[in-house]
Amino acid sequence: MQETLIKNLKRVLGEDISKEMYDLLQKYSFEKSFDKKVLLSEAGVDCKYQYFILEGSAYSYYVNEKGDKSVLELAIEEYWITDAASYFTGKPSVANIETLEPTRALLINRKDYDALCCSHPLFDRFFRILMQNALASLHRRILETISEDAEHRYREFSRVRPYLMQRIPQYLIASYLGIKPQSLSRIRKNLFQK
Amino acid sequence: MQETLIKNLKRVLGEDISKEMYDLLQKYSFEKSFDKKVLLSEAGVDCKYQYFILEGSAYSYYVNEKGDKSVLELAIEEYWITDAASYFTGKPSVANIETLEPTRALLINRKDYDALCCSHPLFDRFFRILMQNALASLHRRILETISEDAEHRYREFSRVRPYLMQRIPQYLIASYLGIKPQSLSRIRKNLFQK
DNA sequence: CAACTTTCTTAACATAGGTGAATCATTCTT
DNA sequence: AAGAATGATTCACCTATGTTAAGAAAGTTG
Repeated sequence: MQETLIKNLKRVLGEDISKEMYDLLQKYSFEKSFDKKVLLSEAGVDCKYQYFILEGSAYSYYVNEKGDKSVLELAIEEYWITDAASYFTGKPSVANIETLEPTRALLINRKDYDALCCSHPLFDRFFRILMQNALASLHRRILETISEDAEHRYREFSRVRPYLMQRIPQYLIASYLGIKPQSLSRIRKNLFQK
Repeated sequence: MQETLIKNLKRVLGEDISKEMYDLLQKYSFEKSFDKKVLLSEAGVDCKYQYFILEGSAYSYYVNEKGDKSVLELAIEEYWITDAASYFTGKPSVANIETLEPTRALLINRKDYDALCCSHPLFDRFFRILMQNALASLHRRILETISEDAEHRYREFSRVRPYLMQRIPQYLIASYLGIKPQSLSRIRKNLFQK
């Protein structure tokens, strides 16, 4: 099965995992491959899966009433991506999720996720810790968004996520940072001239 | 012990909780009261506790290099508040947490939190679900922050959290929304004139 | 109640970033 | 290789929000 996820599990839990857990994971998840630019989940419908990316990349975005697209999450290998508000609560999703590159991912649907967590207490713990980490990084993102200007946000992003810079088109990074692509272009120009 | 938290636990887990869990909670948490404007946790130091507010209110904020304060979280009764990045990982915190009113809270330190989660699997689940919910609401906040203008954000805030409007000073709400207090004042004026 | 502190409002002015339109560069497709 | 998408840049202009400064209102404390 998936080395990558198992490695992840071990690291997060800080202990080796049993054959039993391995099998349970096997039982409640499955692998699937997608072309690039494939819609994994659509706003309005409920988000059926959470995706653990094994290879490739995907992003989630929201379109508001004015028609502006905003990127919520950018995910590459070893990231989870889903519409949390929909997947965890069962409500219709507000975000779209789309692959950026040909992508291979591990999928877990909500029922199986619940079953998985009920099948062995360490899964509850694993996902709890995962959520805690996600929470902490969202806190940082919010603070940066509300307290720093666009240039600072961009510099920080390229410092902390250089590997994303290579693979994600600039206009999506701009959107993720709450900036228009033209403005990011201007900011980059200033940056280079300094 | 604390009715409020127990009620909360039951609702989140969707089942009754055992005497055993009740006792464990008792064992690993304690209640404490604070005056208003008391610093519960300070940037730079690591954040020792997570606080479940029983009565009163508190907020966390971050001060950047330029000296601007930005509000990260606003918490009243039945909210948890902590510096997640510090509390969950042990790193020094970046945020301050301060009471707004005289406040009574339930405190759990990190070691006890880990022990609590290890003592009964349903605590892992409880906190997992709590984190999932927090995650979903942070997603919405980020989307609103990057895709809507200040007026929209303020209208949405007053629609979704009318009870906070009553109790939290306007300049803190402004900061939470990523707006300067003067701008919020102007926005409110426009809103009333319409 | 008077003195003080904290919060809110107003207004004139400044600016970061948005808008719209055009152009250029790059990479898919056939 | 030609044409079509797609992504990035540039520029002139505009607007929402920030800034600075002052005063008014509300809340707190002796």
